[in-house]
Amino acid sequence: MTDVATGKQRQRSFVSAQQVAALAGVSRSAVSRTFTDGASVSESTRARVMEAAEALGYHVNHLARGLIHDQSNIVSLVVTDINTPYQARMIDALTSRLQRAEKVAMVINTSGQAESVEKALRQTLQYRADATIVLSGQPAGSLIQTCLNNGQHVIMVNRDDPVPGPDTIIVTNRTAAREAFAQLQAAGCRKIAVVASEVGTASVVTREQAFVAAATEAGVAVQVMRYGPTAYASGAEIARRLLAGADRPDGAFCVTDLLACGFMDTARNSFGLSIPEDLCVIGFDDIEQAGWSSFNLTTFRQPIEQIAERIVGLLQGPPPPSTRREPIRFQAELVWRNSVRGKPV
Amino acid sequence: MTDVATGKQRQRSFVSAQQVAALAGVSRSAVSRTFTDGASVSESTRARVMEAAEALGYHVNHLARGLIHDQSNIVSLVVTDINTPYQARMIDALTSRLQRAEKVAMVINTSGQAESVEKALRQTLQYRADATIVLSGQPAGSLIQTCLNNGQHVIMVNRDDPVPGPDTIIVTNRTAAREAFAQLQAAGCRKIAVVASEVGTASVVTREQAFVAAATEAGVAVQVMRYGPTAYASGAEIARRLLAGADRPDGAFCVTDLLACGFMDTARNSFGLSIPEDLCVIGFDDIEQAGWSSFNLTTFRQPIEQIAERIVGLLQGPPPPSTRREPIRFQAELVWRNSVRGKPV
DNA sequence: GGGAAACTTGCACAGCTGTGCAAACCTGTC
DNA sequence: GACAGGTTTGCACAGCTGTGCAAGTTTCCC
Repeated sequence: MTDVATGKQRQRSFVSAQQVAALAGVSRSAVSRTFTDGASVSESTRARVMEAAEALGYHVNHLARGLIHDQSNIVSLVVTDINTPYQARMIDALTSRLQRAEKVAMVINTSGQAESVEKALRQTLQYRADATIVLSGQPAGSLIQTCLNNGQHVIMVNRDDPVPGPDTIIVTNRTAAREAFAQLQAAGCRKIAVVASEVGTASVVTREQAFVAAATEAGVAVQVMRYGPTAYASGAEIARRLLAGADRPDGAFCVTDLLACGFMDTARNSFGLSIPEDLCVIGFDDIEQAGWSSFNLTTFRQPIEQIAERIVGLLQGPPPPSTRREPIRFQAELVWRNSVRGKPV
Repeated sequence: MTDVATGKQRQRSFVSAQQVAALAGVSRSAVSRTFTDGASVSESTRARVMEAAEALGYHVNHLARGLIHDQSNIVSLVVTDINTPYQARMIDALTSRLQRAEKVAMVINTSGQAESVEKALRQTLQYRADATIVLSGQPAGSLIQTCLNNGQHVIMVNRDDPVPGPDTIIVTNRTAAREAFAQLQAAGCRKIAVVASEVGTASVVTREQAFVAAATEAGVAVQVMRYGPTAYASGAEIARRLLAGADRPDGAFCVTDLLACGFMDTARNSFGLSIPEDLCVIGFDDIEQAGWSSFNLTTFRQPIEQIAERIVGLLQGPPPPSTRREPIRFQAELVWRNSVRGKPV
């Protein structure tokens, strides 16, 4: 393969504007202007440049472009448990919208050991990402601060660190959890349990606490059981422990749909219970599986599409000042299916 | 905030090596060498540099670094249907391993309209990604060719375009599908159906065809039904159509676990069938839900972790020559659960 | 035809880094 | 103290782009 412009033997590698310019017989500036919106190029040279670019397979080097503007158009997504239905949907929604906004998503997986999280987050800075979207509970506040200091736009989802600077998006976990209690009580549940995990993710903890608070206010005692990670297997294990006892609960609030799935499956398959007749269950998140006919889980829907829309919207403007801002709230909507007796109140 | 080095008012923005050098009282080269493996710096200046870097919050600019070396350390993942359990697991496995290998993953979501796919793939090139990993059936071969021409390392997973150049990874769909037939036959199924989608993804098509071929060889007629996308709802719809007839099938090979879940749920909940007594089901992929006790689905496990390991391994070396290479094969292992009568043969 | 106005184009610099090269420095030996 | 050999350091250039500025070109109007 020979380089058309220089005549030298060309390694398979990226084409530069220089080479396009040489082939088109114009200056490099003309090439640059052809690919810059709003720059002044005559129609004829633009055409020549485009033809040459096409022929050589030229693509503007965004690394160099990012060097000049203070904008890389890279947005980094800091995520744990990507293989979880909720997170996967979030990533799907975000990446497709980011693309539509001419940005590109860099995924930082914080599932590994904490030390690697720090290294990964550093990558965000090293690639001069314009923004960091934190979907994970992991990275410490101090690391977030570093991002802010470097002028990054930081958006945190479902975390409630009281740091000034980042935009914060939260779903009304508290309200929803209280509503969950009201529904279970209306369904006539006498003995209510809260199914939670041992992982102290902000939203999960909030849901548990708010539910317990609502129960306490109503003068009802509830049994809280936490176990393992926030996953199907944990819900199953909790069911095994909770339902084996003499006075088993007849209502359960699972802080996550995944926990609910494990809980329901075990309740039915290992204990022969019918849902909702013997046991009412409410979950949270409205993951796809909640709608499957074997679960038919009553749950709270997180408006993921709207959240993603809003996040990408926030990214359009210039990064905001580093003052404390009110969190942006989204309502979690009750999705009534068939895992609770009766009708919603 | 005032810049320690220059004394000027500093916009919140990224720190450059120049500023670190000024603060540390050394040349910029010294800073560069401090952050370059194997470069020659005395212990004392390294310490001074590190201190200054720490104070200012310096991070090497990978955009500029990538400009010099022909290496950005960016790997782009081209993916459809991220919110699907199989893809989500793949992304999880890949991103965490890429991070460990000091690379970073850029996710290109090709779920949108085809036109956006092309634009998205162009991003891969514009950011000078070292490699492109294609997990999606979407992008046309010609686009892939462009990546190759630019010297990118392209790795395709579960596609069988006969293009020379890319590394190809395939799971032994054919073998597994034949084994599926053998198992259903051994379980005594008389009337066997294939549950598939209308989306012509390579692996899905291969599984269907190989199964049918095996049946034909054995002189058994099977009924193939394709419907909609490769999702739960499609499996459910196919069950509704297939099981309503007079002579309903008593065995089904679902080309995907998701289809299988929908199929099973509908078979049980809408038609009152018992699995495996009335109906044997085999799936493919071994997604998490296949192991849930309400499904207990016999299926074929794709060795995702090993595949990811291998992919990242391929990325370590220099990009290979653009000759046709033999695809790298992985065995899909039968996972026997309880959706087929009897024992595996 | 002439001149003003608008447009186009090339030059040269900036943005941030890595690195070859030569100069400067240090260490140790005679 | 001189010198050889090794280590460290700074200079200057390269890599690819965007853009202000001035020069060149076209357009248009009188």
